[in-house]
Amino acid sequence: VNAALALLDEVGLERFTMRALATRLGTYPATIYWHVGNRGEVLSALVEMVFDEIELAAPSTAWDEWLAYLARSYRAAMHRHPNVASLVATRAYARVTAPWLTETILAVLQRGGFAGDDLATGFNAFVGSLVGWVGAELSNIGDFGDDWPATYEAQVRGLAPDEFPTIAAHLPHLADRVFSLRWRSGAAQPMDQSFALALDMWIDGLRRRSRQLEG
Amino acid sequence: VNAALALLDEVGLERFTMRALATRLGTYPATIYWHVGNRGEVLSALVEMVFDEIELAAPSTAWDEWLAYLARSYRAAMHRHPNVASLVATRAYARVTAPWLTETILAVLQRGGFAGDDLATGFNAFVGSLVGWVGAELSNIGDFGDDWPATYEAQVRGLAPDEFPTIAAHLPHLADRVFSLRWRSGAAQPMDQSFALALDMWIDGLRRRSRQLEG
DNA sequence: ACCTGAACACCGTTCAAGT
DNA sequence: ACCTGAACACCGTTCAAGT
Repeated sequence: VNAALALLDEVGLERFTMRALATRLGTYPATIYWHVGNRGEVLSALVEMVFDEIELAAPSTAWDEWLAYLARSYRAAMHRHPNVASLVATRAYARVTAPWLTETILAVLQRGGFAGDDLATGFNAFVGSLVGWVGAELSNIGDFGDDWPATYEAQVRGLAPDEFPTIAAHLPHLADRVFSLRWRSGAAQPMDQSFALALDMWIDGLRRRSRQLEG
Repeated sequence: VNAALALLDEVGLERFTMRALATRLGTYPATIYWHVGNRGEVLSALVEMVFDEIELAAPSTAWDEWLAYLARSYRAAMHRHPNVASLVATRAYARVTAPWLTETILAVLQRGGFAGDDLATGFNAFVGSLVGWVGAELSNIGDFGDDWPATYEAQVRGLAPDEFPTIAAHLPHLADRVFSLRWRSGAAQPMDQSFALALDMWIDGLRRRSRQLEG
């Protein structure tokens, strides 16, 4: 699994190959199949390993701060393994992954007053935003050849100012900095400020809901 | 491109094949390459086509309501084409995609008082949450064989109550309903309530930030 | 200009055969 | 029990040859 994670970090999901993993381990593809099953199982195991890297705040931490801390360390772990982020965001796993983490998040939300359907709803709103946002930030860029960044940049800078006035007026703030106008992934160009705002939105939203539930 | 979208809707990204597309069109793979370039170009064109389906609110609509409307119609379009959602969320495109939509969202945020770096930050926080969340909701489930849902369900229901007390206590609200404890994708089991809460969190967060910027 | 047919260099996965 | 080697049924992409 260590070798698999190292391979994924180096070559990306598209070139993460059972054959490449086998040669890296000095064996043959069929050997991996004998030991772990198929490609999906390998990826699941690797995701679980990265989840183990996520640092958690002390259990005594206030529930909202605990969740904010989790979000930041989740993002940090994914920035260490950018190719894992989109895997978590958009693929299901062969097995139930990191149930202890799910359990802990749910327990913390419960401390915030969430229960029953509200617990499920709060969990989904928060976890989906976090996992989805980070997956989008670190989405794979540039399986399109070496000159792709340059041509993309040219397209962005070539957007006609009369057709796209707001883009044109704010171009220095937007080019390579916002979704759909950037040519580098969040691994190369982290969206720190945007994440800070997004996280603030999520946590404050949970706080408001918590007050509604308790009041 | 119509044929490509139909194929993706039917078979999913993994089995979306240039060869399958060619036979569906009654030609040969090389013909597609001659006309449109490579697989990435086809997928980009198809994403742009789905973006055209997104219904927008009237320009006179209040900026926050306009964004809420956009979020709901974005999600509706993705639910019509579930396999496109994760494509948008975690893959870059060959070309700049739907710049008119980016332009319009930025212009609306500007009406809310966002400018300069705050414009970029607000855009990323909102768009990343929306696109990421929907991508996670509709993430591919079940490339693991036909009996995968049943085994996954068994694993979820088999989580030991002493180790996972919160999960056990709320199982009816959680099983097949929350991220990482579900065995059906959002296409089969929409997370409507969770989306409503998440959207409320995002929009209210933008509103608060807007007041800070204007005050 | 556009299509056909074949080929290249790969994949995931399986399986008989070995030790 | 575990590994080797070969095979099956595919891929994306390219390219010479046709019309």
